[in-house]
Amino acid sequence: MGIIERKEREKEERHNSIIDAAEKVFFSKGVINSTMDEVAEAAELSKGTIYLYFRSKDDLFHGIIHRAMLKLEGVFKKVSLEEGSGAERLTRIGEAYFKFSDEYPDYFDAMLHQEEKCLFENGVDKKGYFFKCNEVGNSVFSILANIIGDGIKDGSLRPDIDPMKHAITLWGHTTGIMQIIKSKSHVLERIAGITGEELINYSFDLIRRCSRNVEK
Amino acid sequence: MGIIERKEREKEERHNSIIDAAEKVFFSKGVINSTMDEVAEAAELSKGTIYLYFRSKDDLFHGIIHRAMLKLEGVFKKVSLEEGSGAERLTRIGEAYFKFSDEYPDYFDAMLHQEEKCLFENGVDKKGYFFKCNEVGNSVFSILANIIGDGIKDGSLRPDIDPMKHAITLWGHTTGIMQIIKSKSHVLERIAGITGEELINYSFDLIRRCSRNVEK
DNA sequence: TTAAAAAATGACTTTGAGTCAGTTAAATAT
DNA sequence: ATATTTAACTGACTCAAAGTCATTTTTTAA
Repeated sequence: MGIIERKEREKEERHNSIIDAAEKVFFSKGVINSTMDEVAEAAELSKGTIYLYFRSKDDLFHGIIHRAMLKLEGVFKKVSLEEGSGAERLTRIGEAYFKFSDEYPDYFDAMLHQEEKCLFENGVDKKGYFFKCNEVGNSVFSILANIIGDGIKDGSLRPDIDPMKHAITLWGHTTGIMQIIKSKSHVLERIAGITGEELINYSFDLIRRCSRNVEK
Repeated sequence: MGIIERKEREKEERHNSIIDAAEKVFFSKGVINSTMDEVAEAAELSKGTIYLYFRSKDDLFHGIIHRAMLKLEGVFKKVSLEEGSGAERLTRIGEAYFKFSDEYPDYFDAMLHQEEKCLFENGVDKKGYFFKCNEVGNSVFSILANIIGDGIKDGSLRPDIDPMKHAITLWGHTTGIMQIIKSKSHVLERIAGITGEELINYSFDLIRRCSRNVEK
């Protein structure tokens, strides 16, 4: 009997439809300004039911972050399988990341939030979607590290690079500059006359410069 | 009559003593898990009085962030006046930033929070301490940009660098990697066997590599 | 057709940010 | 010195929203 399987599937679908609803609400008014009642209404369910599927508002938000990370992971996987040297693919990954931040700004914002998690909240729930997000995060690091490893082998990247350290560091650098652009680009544009796009390009150029192999 | 001046001074002192109390409470239990009543009790004042001095819990927290930024600004100013080439001082600024994150982890965490502000909260109050924080932030950027400018002049940094862009980018990169270390170092250490210190050194090395002038 | 299990509900509890009418203390005027 | 005005402070109160749970509805198994 496929009843159990069907139930499993329906449960999954319910999870997804609740996350759909949460995206609509959270992205339109901001997480802080949204209530679980509003999510429930958007999902055409009662609040109690939402709490049957998600342990907290934060868990629900991490459901969104998890989606975002899966999407990004997919993009990265795709690029990692393309043609080209390690260095080339690394650059393309960076561009894809920026494109992602441009095409899915809400997902990108949500992911930035994840980066900063667990600093201020004692006792963030280690189960649920928070944990799942970490798993995807590690997978993303691995994809990057593999490309970097390829680049070292094919000679397009410096041979003395540590792939995993490099992956983590580049991720940190890139996310850091994007975060500044997100939160301060209007100020920077006004005060220093520098646009977000210029900064990203500048940053990517620096990263390329410190990664490439300068053959003698 | 110095009454007005004295009152002004007392107001300032009250602000500070409330921030003192807030630091104790917020840093011990986390901002989210702390209540304004607890801050009031620690400050030996009523809650109503706290709200005479700060417009919201968030504003109070930004009072702490503001302190943190002033402290860091002081460190940076000091280093910027030291002996040495631009490149040398830039490295020392990075080291000082890392030292700061190590010596004042709570202040550092608070500042990271500031970086991420205004992404999720529609209608963050542009007045109050939030605004003051931005001012100090701009000042920090200027200090960096000046050192970089010096480095270009003295030939220790590449001549084709744009000081302000470089300052913002380095700040982003450094903050980004530190953020990862903060939030994920235990995971990374377990999974990949990489310590926070190693990552920071790796990151600084990359930054030096892409900034220095390679004279022919 | 009935009993048992699963899913869903929404009124209720609880917590904590922010307010405000009233009180106390300090400065100024008489 | 005393009265009056102004400033500083108080804490009981309001209100919004997260999270709960006894009850109801729906689905599955007997």
